[in-house]
Amino acid sequence: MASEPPEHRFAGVQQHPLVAVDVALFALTGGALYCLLVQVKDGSFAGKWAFPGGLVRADESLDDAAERELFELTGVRGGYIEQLYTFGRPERDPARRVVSASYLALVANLNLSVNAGARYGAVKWFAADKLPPLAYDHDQVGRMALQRLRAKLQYTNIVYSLLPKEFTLGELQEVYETILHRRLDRRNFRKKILALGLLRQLSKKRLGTHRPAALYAFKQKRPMVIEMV
Amino acid sequence: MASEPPEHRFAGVQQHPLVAVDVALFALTGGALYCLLVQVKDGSFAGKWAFPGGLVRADESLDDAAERELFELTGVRGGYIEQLYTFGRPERDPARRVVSASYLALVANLNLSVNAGARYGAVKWFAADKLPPLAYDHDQVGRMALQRLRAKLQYTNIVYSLLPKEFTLGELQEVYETILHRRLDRRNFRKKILALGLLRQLSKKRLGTHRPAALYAFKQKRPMVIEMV
DNA sequence: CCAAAAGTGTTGGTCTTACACCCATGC
DNA sequence: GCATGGGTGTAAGACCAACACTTTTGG
Repeated sequence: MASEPPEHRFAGVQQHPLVAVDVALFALTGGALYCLLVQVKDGSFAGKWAFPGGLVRADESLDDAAERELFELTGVRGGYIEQLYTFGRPERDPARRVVSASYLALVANLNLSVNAGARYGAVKWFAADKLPPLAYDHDQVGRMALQRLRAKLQYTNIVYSLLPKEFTLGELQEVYETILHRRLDRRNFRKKILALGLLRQLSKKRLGTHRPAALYAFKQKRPMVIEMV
Repeated sequence: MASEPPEHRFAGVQQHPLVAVDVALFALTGGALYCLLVQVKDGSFAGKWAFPGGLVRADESLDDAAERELFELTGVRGGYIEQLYTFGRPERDPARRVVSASYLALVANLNLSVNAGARYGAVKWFAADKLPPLAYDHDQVGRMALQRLRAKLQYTNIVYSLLPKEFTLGELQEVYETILHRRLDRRNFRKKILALGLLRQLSKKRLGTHRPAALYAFKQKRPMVIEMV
């Protein structure tokens, strides 16, 4: 057997696909779930909406790239972000082969000062259950992101990333009802959530239109797997 | 604002990472879970064990590449395979930047005629809970694969891919006990599994060393999410 | 005083767990 | 006849789902 060059691991010819990340960012407001989309400027998908994203740079990891893309567009750093799935069909971008790792990101409020900058035609929040047809294979990204979000809401504590520091139990419950598309019994919900011991009751109250509600905060804002609902 | 070239989506300079897939293949025998590793031939990890894998070709998707790699090494096609996670730290392979999508694959029996061919120094099954230190970031791949396998065994029916066409309830239970590292009550297990209605009892019996056991088969060999244990 | 959301326990049903003995076969 | 895994039911406890009235505030 002939000796092999040290590069044999890379021996297969490859028209080096580009490597990109795409970020599906979600936020809640007014009892509805929203998703941030950008308008593609050029190419065969010009004018279509898509998840924001871009190429991974030479010196950064996929995670770094996703966080950077999110930061550049929204100014948000340090929120919840996790890798979702990697898409690599050769024809997913007709212009050039691009393999793209998609990410799921969550923020507590959608009043971000997003600006399209030079890269995108526009940036806009869309109701997550009524996304327009998307560019590339981003319809699939959107479906997977929602599915992952729903699943993880139930068996992890990541809901903390969708809420402000202080919130009422009613607001917490509303997050679940909105995303899971089902009504929860208030008494059972409170019992269950409080029994988990993840919340700390604050002495303050949320003064509002009616009876003041006790405010709570998460003791820990760190992903944990735990049966929430 | 200056007009942009149509390639603006690829404007970030990128020293085109290579795109690869790695496959963590598992199989059961004799009440233990095994995992197929190959020995790296060259480079700074020469001699180390790793999951088999290789570059994605120009005309194939990531899934295709993973299935091809698995087939080339083992002759197995059409078993269970799913994408696990994509690793992309710039320094994960010191020789060259490689972004690698890892896959989890399952086969029913480990008596495969694997041959190292020219690419690998050796190919060998290792007990899944005692893997040697692996090359690249494959330790992490191994941990994630096991974790995913354990999780999916519980909330999907993929156990079908680890069993032959016909099996006894005792063998099915053994699969769960082996992978989940816990003993299950035989009566409760049978009750639960049969109540799910996924199995079809065959008229045949497994004749063996002692009392013959009824043979069962899965009605459907297709991934479904369902609470199994 | 009215509207609106907050807060609070109990009960019945379902699901889960624990547990022990007889059976059919090969040797 | 004995060793080995196959096959079976029941009872107690844990968990989950359903359900209605009172409280507190703002207007």
